[in-house]
Amino acid sequence: MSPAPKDRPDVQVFTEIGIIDQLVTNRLERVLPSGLSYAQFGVLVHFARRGGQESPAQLAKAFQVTKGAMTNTLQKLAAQGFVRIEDDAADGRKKQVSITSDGLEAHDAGLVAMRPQMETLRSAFTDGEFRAVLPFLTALRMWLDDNR
Amino acid sequence: MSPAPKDRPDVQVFTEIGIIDQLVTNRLERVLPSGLSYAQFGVLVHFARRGGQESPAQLAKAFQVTKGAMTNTLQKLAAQGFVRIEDDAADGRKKQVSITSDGLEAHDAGLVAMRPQMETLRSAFTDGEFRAVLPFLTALRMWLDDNR
DNA sequence: CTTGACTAGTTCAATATAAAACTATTCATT
DNA sequence: AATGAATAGTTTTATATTGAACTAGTCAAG
Repeated sequence: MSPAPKDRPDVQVFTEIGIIDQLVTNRLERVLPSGLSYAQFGVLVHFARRGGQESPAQLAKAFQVTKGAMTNTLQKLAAQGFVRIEDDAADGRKKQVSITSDGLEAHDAGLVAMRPQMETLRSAFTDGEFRAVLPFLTALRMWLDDNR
Repeated sequence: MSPAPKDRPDVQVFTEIGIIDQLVTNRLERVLPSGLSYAQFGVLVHFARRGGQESPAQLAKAFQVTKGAMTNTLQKLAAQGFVRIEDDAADGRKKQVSITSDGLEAHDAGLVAMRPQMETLRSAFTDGEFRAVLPFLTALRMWLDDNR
C-alpha cells in the first residue's frame, strides 16, 4: 500500500510552511506600530532595501497579491505619508511608487519593535540553519511561481 | 556596518515561506472541487488521516486559526454533510467533530483533483529534498508555537 | 453550596484579499 | 491613421479571518 498523502514529505513541508507563515504573521502584526499591517510593512521593507521606484503592478507581482490588494495597501501607505505615488511620465497607464523619509522612519520603528522577537529567535536557531534551507526554499518558490 | 535586515537569512526564509504559502494556497484553491475551500479541505485531510473525534477548540489550535474561524469552517463542512458535530456527553461546553463517509469521499476527490499538480511537482523535486528541510521546518514551527 | 476564574463555542463588526468588471492607455499590425 | 490585443490601475462584490463581546458550562477554593 502506498503511503498516505499526509505522510509524504512534500505535503508535510507545505503543512509546516502554512503554519509557520501564520505564526510569523500573527506575531509581527501584534508587534508592529498600530496602523501598520504586515502587508504594508512588507512594502516598506522592500523599498528600504532596494530604494528607487516601482510600479504597483511590479509590487503586486513581487508580493504575490492581486493588483486590487496592492492598490489598497498603497493607498493606506500613501494616506500615512509613507510612500509617494506619482504618474509615470513615460507611460500614462503606470504609476511610480517610492518611499518617503517618513516611510523610512516607520520602517526603522517597525524593525525596532520586532527586535526582541528576532533576538530570541536567534538564540534558538543559527544563521547557518536558515542559510542551509534557503536555496531549496528559493528554488521551490521560483518553480511554483513559474509553473503557475 | 551590520547587514541590512532583509539580507539576513532568517528574514529571507520567512519571506520565501510567505510567498510559497500564498502560491500553494492559490493553486490548490483553484483545483479543489467547488464549495471546498483550502481551510475546509485541511480539516478533511486532518480527519482522513487521524480519524476519531476532536473538539473545535483542538482543531482551531492545530490549524492556528481563531475559534471563530473554525466555527465558520466547521459549519460549512457540516452543511455539506462532510463532518458530524455532536455535543460532548462528558462536558457540556464542548462539541466533538468527526468525519462522515461523504467527507471521506470529498477528501479522496480532492486528492484526485490535486494529483496532476503533485505529479509535476515531484518531477521537479525529489522526496529527499523535501525530507532534508523537514526537520528544521518542524523545529521552527514548534518553537514559534511554544514561544508565542 | 457559593463565588469567581476559567474554558468552549458562537456571534458581530472590521478588515484584508480575491475575482471580475471596468476605464484608460499603449503597442503592434495593417 | 485605424483597429484590436494587451497592460495598468481602480472599483465593486463576495468571502475568510481576526479580535472582541457574549453565553453557557466547569471547576476549584473558601
